[in-house]
This record gives sequence, structure tokens and C-alpha cells, in this order.
Amino acid sequence: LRESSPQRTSPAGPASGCCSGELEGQRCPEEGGGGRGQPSSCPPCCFLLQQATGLSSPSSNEGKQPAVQVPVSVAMMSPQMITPQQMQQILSPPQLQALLQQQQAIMLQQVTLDPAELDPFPLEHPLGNKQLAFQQQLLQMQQLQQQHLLNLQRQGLVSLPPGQGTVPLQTLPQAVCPSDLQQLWKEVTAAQPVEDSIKQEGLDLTTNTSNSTSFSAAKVSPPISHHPLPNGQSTMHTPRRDSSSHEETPGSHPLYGHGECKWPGCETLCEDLGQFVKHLNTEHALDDRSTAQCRVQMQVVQQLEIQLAKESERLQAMMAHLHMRPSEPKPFSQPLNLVSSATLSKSTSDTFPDGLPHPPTSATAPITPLRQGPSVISSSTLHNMGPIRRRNSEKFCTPISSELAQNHEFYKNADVRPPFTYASLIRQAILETPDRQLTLNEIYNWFTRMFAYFRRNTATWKNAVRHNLSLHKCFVRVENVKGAVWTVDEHEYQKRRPPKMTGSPTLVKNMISGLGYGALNASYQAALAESSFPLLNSPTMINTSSASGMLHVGHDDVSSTVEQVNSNGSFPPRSHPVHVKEEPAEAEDDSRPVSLMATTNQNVTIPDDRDLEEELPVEDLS
DNA sequence: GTTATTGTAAACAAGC
DNA sequence: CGCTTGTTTACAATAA
Repeated sequence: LRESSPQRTSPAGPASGCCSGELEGQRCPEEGGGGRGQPSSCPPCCFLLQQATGLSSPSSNEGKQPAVQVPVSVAMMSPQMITPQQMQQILSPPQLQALLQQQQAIMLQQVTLDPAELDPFPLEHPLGNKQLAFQQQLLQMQQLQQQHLLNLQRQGLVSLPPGQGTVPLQTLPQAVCPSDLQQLWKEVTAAQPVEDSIKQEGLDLTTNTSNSTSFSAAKVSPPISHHPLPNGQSTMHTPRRDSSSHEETPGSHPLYGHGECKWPGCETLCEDLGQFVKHLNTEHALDDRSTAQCRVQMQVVQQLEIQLAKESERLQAMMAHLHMRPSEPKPFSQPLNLVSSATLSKSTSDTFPDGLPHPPTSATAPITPLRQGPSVISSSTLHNMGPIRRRNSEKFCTPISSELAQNHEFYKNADVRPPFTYASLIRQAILETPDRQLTLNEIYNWFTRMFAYFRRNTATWKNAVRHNLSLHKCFVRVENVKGAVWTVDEHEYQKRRPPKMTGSPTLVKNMISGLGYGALNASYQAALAESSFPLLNSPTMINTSSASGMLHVGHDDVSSTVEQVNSNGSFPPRSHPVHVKEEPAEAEDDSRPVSLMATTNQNVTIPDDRDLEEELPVEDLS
């Protein structure tokens, strides 16, 4: 019966027309154009999927595979034959993990130890393509592995702190040094090994860099790639503005410098710009070779961005440790438009008419889900790509507070629906405040502040918020002197929650079979902590879970940990459930100075949070 | 198949 | 009158 109605039936007659249009745009990222229940049509998840499959064009590598002495495995098969998701279904998590690691190690060995691969003249070397295949396979394997880790997180079994996800990928720049990359370029230039893959994936670079920079998403899900955020941003990060600004400069070209072509692997000498342009149009025209080179460059950029994100995080941790304030903004990894959630939540918790922060303005900050997303977000985020109903709601070991602590920057920037129920989010918003109470408008502000997703379609989700507030007994409306505030009856909230893992032997058993004890222990403790403590999880819990033996956790999780310290440490949880605020606490902006350091870096780039308190240009959808 | 949960839409009322 | 806030109902989708 459900299949018979391709569209979501709306009971309302006349209103459904206009709303459906808006709704369509809203749900497009989740349901895609292929209809409900088709994961392949969900752009974000497919993006990750394609990261693991399409980037390296395994089909083309398949033909070159005999040159590589890699054991036959499903991982090396064409994605047309077995997708990573299918592979994950076929293999158990430890099997998959081991498989990926094994193949990664083998390929690394091949790439790094084979002297022939270091041939400085790869143009004539028959193994050039092989190395390209290696590196692409490496990328694929690492992305697969990363996705697998995310999958583990989605199951709530692994607590992946920020930066952790980048660790496997970071081995790549070490294995593929810049010289290798240059060599790689020459190889691509010499041959056209990825010709098939390009045709296969339909990479279209005709629209210049805008498409090329977001090709990963474009080839997977044109809707989302062409679906700008309200502020005009693309959901994918686009360094286009940089290049375009270069191109607008007369007499210069981003690919031309010091009298030579800076096209990767080219270095052709050009006397002047005109000659260079001619050279560019002739030697680097739109063809398979150029697109292949562009693809490789994308991968390089992606790797560097991941590296940058990690290094930035490390810098923040270092500066936090040294009690320093970052001396300079981070224009790349830290969009200027972002606001410290903790700081803003403090400053806006009670004092209106502030509250609504600016949405990221396209003029100043390209959104960077790629940069922060894959390396930071836990895989529960991936739920948004699936059916709408797949909300986390903290049922399985993924505490919303820790999830948000780890990924709040991602949610703040990426137009991705948070995998939590409205009730969970509302509760989180309320509990984040020192008084454990918020007005409705403040809850709205929290939503828009914390999630880019909620910066549009305000009518829809605000209605849902109000609906949830009224519907759930756990939300208690308390009349205040200045109006009404909403509080959380934690007892009621806990009551409505389903049983935890402790009461689900089957789940525990599955987890034991699927993961090591460490992860189980971590998630178990996390679930216990989440269920036991009504308020935010303690950093101890986070550290404990992070210290699981399965995944290494270094100091990279300091940001999330410190942030939780801020959330809890500065404002110890109150034992009494509700404390009706009698008057607004307006002078709390500086009550948590550490938060400026502890939350992510963009805080420091914001001179004043109140600058972001204008009304959002929401409902931009036409 | 049933039930509970959740999201969405909408009607409605009260207050400002 | 318009907006916000709050309540309620209805329905669909999903998971248990």
C-alpha cells in the first residue's frame, strides 16, 4: 500500500500543495529523488559511500589489478559487484576491519618498498599506472575503513573522538610524499589510466571548478550538490571562491606563476600569461586526462584538508593546554561565521532579543562538512541520510551530549539533520543552560545555533518543537515572572526511554560478537552513564569510553573532552530538577572564559557573539 | 499485525 | 490584525 503512493500523502488538501514544494526541498537530502527507502538516493551517505568506492575508480583498477599481488578479496572487487555496504553486510565488523587493514598494509608495502615505484621517470615506466592504482586503492581502503569506523560508531559501540577518524588517513600523506604526488601527476599525464573511471562516473568538469570541487557529491547526488544552503553555500566545501578571486585578478592566473604552468605535473615554461592561456587551453583542455588529474588533485586537497583539520585541532589543544588564546584566526578550517555554542548559549540564554545567530554567510565562509565531517562526526550522523524516522534518540549508546560535543561543529556547519529526536534535542538544549530552563524562543535559538539544518524550514521544526514540548510529559512548563520557561523532568524523560543495553542481552551478545571487549565496555559505560546521569556526561565517561582498546585515542579528543568539561565543570549539575529562574542572568557571558578556548577554534575568530544576533533570513526556499 | 514512538501538518485559542 | 506561544488532533512512517 505504501509503495502505491510514491509521494508522502498529505492529509491536508490545499495546504499540501505549497508545503509539499517546500517539503520536497527539505527532504530532498534525506529521501532523494528515488523515493523513500532507497539509501542510494541519500546524498550524504552516498557521498561517503562513493568516497569509498568511486573516487578511486576501482573498476578501472580492476584491470590493472594483476600487477598488484594483493589477495583476492571482496574489497578489491568492483563496487558494481559489491558495494562497501554490501561488504559490510557480508563481513562482520572485525573481519572487515582486519581485511581493510591487511590490504592497506599490503598496498602500503607495495607502494613504499618497491624501488621501481620510485622511478623518477614514471612517464616511461610501465608501473606508473600501478602506483596510481595503489594510491587510489589506498584511498579507497582508508575511506572504507573510515566508513567502517563510522559504522561502528553508528552502532554506538565505538566512541570516536574528533580527529580519530583521520588517523588512518593520515598515514597516506606519509606514504605518498609530495614527490610521489608529483610523480603521480606525471603518470596521469603520461597515460590515461582512469579514463574508464571518469566515463563511468560521469564526471563532468565542463562547469569549471565549481563542479570539480564538489564532484564527490555531484556524482552521487546532484540534488544536494546543487542545493545551496539558505545563505547560498553549497553543502560541499568549495575553494572555488579562492580560485575565482585569483582568476579575476588581471594579469595573473592561479595556475600560472614564475613563468611556468603550475598545472600539476606540467611545469611548462610560458613567457607571458597569454602564452600560458594558450598552453592551458591546448595542453590542459577538458579531456579525460585533465579530468583525471583534477580528480587526483581533489584527493590531494581532501587529504590535506583532513590533515589541516587535525593539525588545527592539535594546535587548539596545545594552546588550550598552555592557556593561550589563538593569536590569529584560522581562515580555512574555521569559518568566521561560526559561533561558540557554549559562549552563545551563555550569552543568549536569557537575554533577548539576541539569540538567533547569523547563518553562515556565503560571502565569508564556505561550509566545510568534508573537512570536519568525516573526521569528526560519528556515524550516527549518517542516519540522516536514511529514512527520516531513523533518529538516534539515544536509544543505543550514543549519548546526544557526547555526540554533539564531538560533532557540534559539523552540525553547526553542515546542513545535515542531527540524528536525534526533537525531544532529545530540546532536552539537551535545556540541560545545557545553567538554570535548566529555556523559553521557547531560546530553544529555537539553540536549534538554529547548533544546527545548520534548523536554519531553514523554521515553520516545520518549530512547530515540531512546540508539539514535542506540549506532548511529552517530560517537558514541564513553568510560569515565570517574565513569562514561561520550559524545564525537563528528568524522571519523566528517563521513564519514556526504552530499556538500555543492560536489559537487552541480545544486543549485548551481538556487540560482543561484533567487537572487542573494549568497545563494548566503552559503549556500555557510555550507556550507563547516559542513563544514570540526567545531565551531561562527564568527561570521565568520555575518556573512559575513548580509552577502549579497540581504537586508539590520543590527545586528539581534547576538544570534545574539554568542551564537556566546560559544560559540566563550569556549571556543576544541580541536584534539584527544576529551579525556576526568577530573573534573567544577564552577566554570564564571561562566566566561562575557558569556553573560548575549549570549544572549537572559530570562537576566537568571533570578536563578539552579539554581532550574530540578527534575525535569520530563514524560509529562503522559494 | 499490533503497539509505541516520532515527525509533520494543521486547527485552534490565548495573549501581546 | 499579525505574531508568538501553547495545546490538541490527525496521519504517516518506522521500529520494536
